[in-house]
Amino acid sequence: MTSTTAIGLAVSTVIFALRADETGAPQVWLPLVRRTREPFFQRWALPGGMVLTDESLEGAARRNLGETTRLEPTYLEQLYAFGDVDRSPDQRMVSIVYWALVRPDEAERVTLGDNVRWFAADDLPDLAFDHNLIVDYALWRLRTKMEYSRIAHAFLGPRFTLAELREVYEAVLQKPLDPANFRRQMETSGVIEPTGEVVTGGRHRPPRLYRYTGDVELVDAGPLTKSPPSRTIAPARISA
Amino acid sequence: MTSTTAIGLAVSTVIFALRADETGAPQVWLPLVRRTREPFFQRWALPGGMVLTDESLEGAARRNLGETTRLEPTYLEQLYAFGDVDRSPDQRMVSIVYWALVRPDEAERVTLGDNVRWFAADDLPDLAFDHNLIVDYALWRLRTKMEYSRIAHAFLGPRFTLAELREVYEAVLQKPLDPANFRRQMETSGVIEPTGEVVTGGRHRPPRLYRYTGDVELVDAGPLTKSPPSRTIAPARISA
DNA sequence: CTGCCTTCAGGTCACCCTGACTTTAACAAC
DNA sequence: GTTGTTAAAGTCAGGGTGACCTGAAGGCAG
Repeated sequence: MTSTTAIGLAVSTVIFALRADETGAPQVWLPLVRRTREPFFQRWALPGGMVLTDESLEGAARRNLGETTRLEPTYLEQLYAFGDVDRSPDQRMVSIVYWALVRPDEAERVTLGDNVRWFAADDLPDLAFDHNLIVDYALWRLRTKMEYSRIAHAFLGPRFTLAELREVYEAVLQKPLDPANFRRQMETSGVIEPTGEVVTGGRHRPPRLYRYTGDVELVDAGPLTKSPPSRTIAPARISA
Repeated sequence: MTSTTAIGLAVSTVIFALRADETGAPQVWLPLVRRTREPFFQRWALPGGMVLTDESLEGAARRNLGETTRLEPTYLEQLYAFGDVDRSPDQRMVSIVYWALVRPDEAERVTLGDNVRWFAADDLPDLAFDHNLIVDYALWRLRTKMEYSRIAHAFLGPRFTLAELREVYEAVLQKPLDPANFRRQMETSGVIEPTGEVVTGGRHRPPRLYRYTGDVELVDAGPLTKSPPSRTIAPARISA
């Protein structure tokens, strides 16, 4: 007979932000924290921790995220529950993983140091546990959801140009998009509207500023709030 | 200080099957089990149970499913981790929920009795815990995934007619589909191929039998096997 | 001031997919 | 044979997409 009480329960979060690489092009980055104890002592890992009995799973994700990185994400969604028997070398551990997006300005608030660092999402070291697999899955989720939802705006401020919005899509999807077709799709989809303002100063025609229309759900609270009949999906349909 | 060890961990599964209603039309049904202890004593609930330390989460779902209903699903996928503080009246409980599909013939193997019964998915009683919410979310997931993947064949045997396949889509999506357009979509998508056989005996032109092409993943093992670079999606794009 | 560069904004056109519909085929029952 | 039913295949207009083109509006070098 095996015991049923010896399974640890933790939450972890994969947080994505757009940051410029050496060439100045925006890329997907994520913060990792260095482990301070065994197992995987001093290896890089996803921020996370235990769940307290009086906080929700999402609350636990937010608390652990704030305690380790000081980040407050603009978008947060549950990703998957990882619970293979051998994913931790000693105690059996089940991790409920969230993924999150933060704006570039919020991203710079991170408490940098020897124990917290930003990494390019497509060039990670060997992480603790199965965290490489988790990051890959979160990246797949981010890219998939970018194509049919309006999460891109979680990377931007309240006002933005079409070029800035397009750069978000290009950085996440890792492919160039035709500016004219991108404009047409965004305009016909109705998810954005012009503010009337323009940005001057560039050595070209001044672009308009846009904002997102209506009530954009910044935090996907999972099935508890949205699932059953509502559709929740704002179409984007970005392709090549 | 709140303790971190007093959180229970369980798995539950929402299993869907197509069964004929009074009018003979196939509908989505699911089996429920009657609770044998507090809380929610004698209320209907999803089949599930505790996770043993030497079994995976998916293994725990399969084992509990077999022990309570004798069902072995043809498709199984993790749905969501439910862990709100107040979802169980006494002990704090986190449930990792799976959703599954079974063929009609397999569905009839269920050990019926006072404690196990089939229910129409859109006409459920008040269930234990937050299980009504969970079923609604699983239904939303089933219907959403039916439109862009090839899970429909998990409801069918190895050979089937286009009318049978279409009836699966119509039962799940709850709307009639144009037979001619459905045929064209299925043929151009390349996910099915004719076997060369036809079904005689009906008082009309004998329909061809089809099979699914290639390696159809009957069990979605989650991100652990498929996620990072592979795309895994077999398009269907069913609409009105 | 005048070209010349840049990016923004708007438009055109062929192509493919879709939905709605029509036509022919092939059986069973009468 | 005639009728009824569904299978199978074809037709056509409309909408969305990708590729491409043209003009607009600024800064900058000379």
